[in-house]
Amino acid sequence: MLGRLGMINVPRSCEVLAEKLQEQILSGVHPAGSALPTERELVAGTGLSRGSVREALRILEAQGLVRTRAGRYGGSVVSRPTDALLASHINLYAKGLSVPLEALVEARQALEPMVAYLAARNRSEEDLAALKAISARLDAAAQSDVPLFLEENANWHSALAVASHNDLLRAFTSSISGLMLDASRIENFASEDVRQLVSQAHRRILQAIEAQDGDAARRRAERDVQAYAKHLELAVEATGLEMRAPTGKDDGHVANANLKAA
Amino acid sequence: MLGRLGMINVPRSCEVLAEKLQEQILSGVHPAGSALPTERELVAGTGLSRGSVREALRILEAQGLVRTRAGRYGGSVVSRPTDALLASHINLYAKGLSVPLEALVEARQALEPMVAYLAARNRSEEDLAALKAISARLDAAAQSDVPLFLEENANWHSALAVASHNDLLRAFTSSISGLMLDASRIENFASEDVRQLVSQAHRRILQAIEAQDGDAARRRAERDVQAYAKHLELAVEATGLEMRAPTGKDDGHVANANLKAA
DNA sequence: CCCCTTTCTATGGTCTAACAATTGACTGAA
DNA sequence: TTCAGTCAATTGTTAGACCATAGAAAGGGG
Repeated sequence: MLGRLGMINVPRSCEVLAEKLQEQILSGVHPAGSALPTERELVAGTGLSRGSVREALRILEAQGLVRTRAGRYGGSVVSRPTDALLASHINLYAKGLSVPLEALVEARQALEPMVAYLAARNRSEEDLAALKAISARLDAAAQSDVPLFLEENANWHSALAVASHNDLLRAFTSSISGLMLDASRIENFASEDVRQLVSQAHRRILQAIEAQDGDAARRRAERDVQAYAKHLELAVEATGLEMRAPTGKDDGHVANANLKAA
Repeated sequence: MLGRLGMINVPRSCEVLAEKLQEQILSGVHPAGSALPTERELVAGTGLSRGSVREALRILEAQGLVRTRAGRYGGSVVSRPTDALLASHINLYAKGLSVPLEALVEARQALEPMVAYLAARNRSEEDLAALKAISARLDAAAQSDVPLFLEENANWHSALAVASHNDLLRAFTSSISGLMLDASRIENFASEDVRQLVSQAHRRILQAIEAQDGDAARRRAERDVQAYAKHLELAVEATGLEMRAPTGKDDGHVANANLKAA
């Protein structure tokens, strides 16, 4: 009689509303910056209760599609998802799945050369100035302040991604920089010579970007990330930490370099 | 008297609760698979109303951290964010920012070679079988069914990402494949010879992956994405479509290949 | 002993109603 | 003009009630 039916998911009213509003927003019925109907208007328009309407708005807010403010002339305004929001979702994903540090390094190896290439081609003068400023702070911190060095290093990579003028790559690399910052703080992997090496590599990349030489920037970024990966591998080997999660069920017994919340 | 104060953000009670629960989940107080307190227990434990508690749970659900079921012995169970959820957030970000198709192609150019390399090194027999199956369907569709071809093409890239055994790269590339599928459906860019070219390129990459030759897989993937980018460039040029969004304010007048919801 | 049905009940799902807090415009006085 | 106060529309939050759901547990028949 009946064909194969998949699992039937009974949607909640708030989810139906959230999806409907999401459609309307994405299709341009409610352009970014415009005001959504007020909660009570939505109540009147949908027949749902205010509680359900509010739950739908919380969902849209978590998706970065609206921003709600209290008070007269307040309400929900359509907005664009921010970098920070996407980064936080990527962070949750990586932490939730205990993505191993090795996977982060691989992702950075994939992204960084292209980002450097694009940064060299698309940078503005402001991008260049920002990179130089961070580079200076990075050099200063390389000799003494390790935590500051790591933070400025993450900032450097983020600034490079900004200079690439590719929103997607920027969001990806910023997230990865943040994740690796967390990881490196835990690992405390940043000896004197590694810091010098990183600082020097960034200087070389910066030169290529200033000269707007995309291919050189890409090559140098490739070398940089490969060298970094090599160093990390050695350091991990030396400390005896696992980089890969156990292949079987994660028993959580062995110390490893996976991403877990502190 | 007072130092510089940033904008003070008055948090809502549901946001405070959501953040607190998120911390507890990430720090392992509530491991994945375990049950969160019931709504009424949270009400009793926090002093908040049930409405606020429920809004907090909707936020956590949108973040993929919990899954709530109704009925006796139901409740909120801690879960890990899924690929599909992260992909949907990336989609919202890309659509919300009208990320140009060119940026997608650049991202794929960055990711694909590394993904192919890792797939060759880390693939299982099942991964290989899945890739072969999709490849066969792709070849079959290349001659006749253009929509099916495009869809199987996206599947192929996703399967490649699965074979790489890198969760982060898998999530990124799957999202991009989906986005490019949407874009290519609109653009209708897939002439007979392009389809044959794609099909052939995938075959070559697949051979390298079967032979577990990472470097060959990377090189072939590089050539593949570059050739694809070139073809796309030509096609865009031919149709007179803009690939880059207008640099100034988006006036929405000119037809372009940006990502907007249908 | 096993299998099917029924009942029970803790849980989320939804609604109503009310009040508090917020906030920007409006108003009026200095 | 300027400033403080008032006002009103909106979100924020709470309380209570009832419905819908789903799994366990008990019961009944074979």
